[in-house]
Amino acid sequence: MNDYCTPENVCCATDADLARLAKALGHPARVAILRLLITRTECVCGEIVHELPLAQSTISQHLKMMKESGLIQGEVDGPRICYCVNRAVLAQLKALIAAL
Amino acid sequence: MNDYCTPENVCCATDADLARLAKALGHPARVAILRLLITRTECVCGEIVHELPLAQSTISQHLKMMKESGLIQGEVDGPRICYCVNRAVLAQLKALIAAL
DNA sequence: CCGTGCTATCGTATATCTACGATGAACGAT
DNA sequence: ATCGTTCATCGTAGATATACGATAGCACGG
Repeated sequence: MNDYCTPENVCCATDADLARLAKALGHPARVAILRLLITRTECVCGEIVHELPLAQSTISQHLKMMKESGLIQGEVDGPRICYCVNRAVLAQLKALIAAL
Repeated sequence: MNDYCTPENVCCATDADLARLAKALGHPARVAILRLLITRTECVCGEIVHELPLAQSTISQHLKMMKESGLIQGEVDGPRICYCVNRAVLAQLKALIAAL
């Protein structure tokens, strides 16, 4: 919406980007999901459900949110859907945070 | 609440920490505020209100949230309150993100 | 003491998040 | 074609976030 830009503080479409990515990590379950996807270098589908104490629909919602943020990608693999980290976006997040 | 720990994924009180800090940056206004506090190395009070297109009460709420997350500190300076970045916590956030 | 400027908080309204069960859609196997 | 598996979506409920105006508290200057 607003970008909170000011004349003296030349910004930075990255404010919204950073906020969006940070929000995607703003819940412990999503942090856990991201870690899971990172450790399992391979894409992982709904075994995430078996790792976290949450209902399948709730996990699906978190995955959707993370996918919309760009942090995660999902690819159809037969009956199941394999999720994997979008390394480029994760790198962007790291860069944005490190640049603070 | 839950820490989503699993036997195979030895974690990590840092899941909750990371989520809390990420959430504190999960809104464009708060990113803008953090940037403002970083550039003005000096502590800054409510001139933040003049930089962002938000009401004073809204800014105060964001500041409260950021203060509760630990990212920010506020010190009373006469009639006004000077906010400054908690460098240690910011460094912790950077480390947690970089470690992903 | 009294006003002024600066913040925090309250009250409120709307929107989004979080979580669950139930249902639906897609696919492979029988 | 039918079943079971896998995942997304719907509907719902309660909690939290976002934003504002109004009000209250505090410190300083007159």
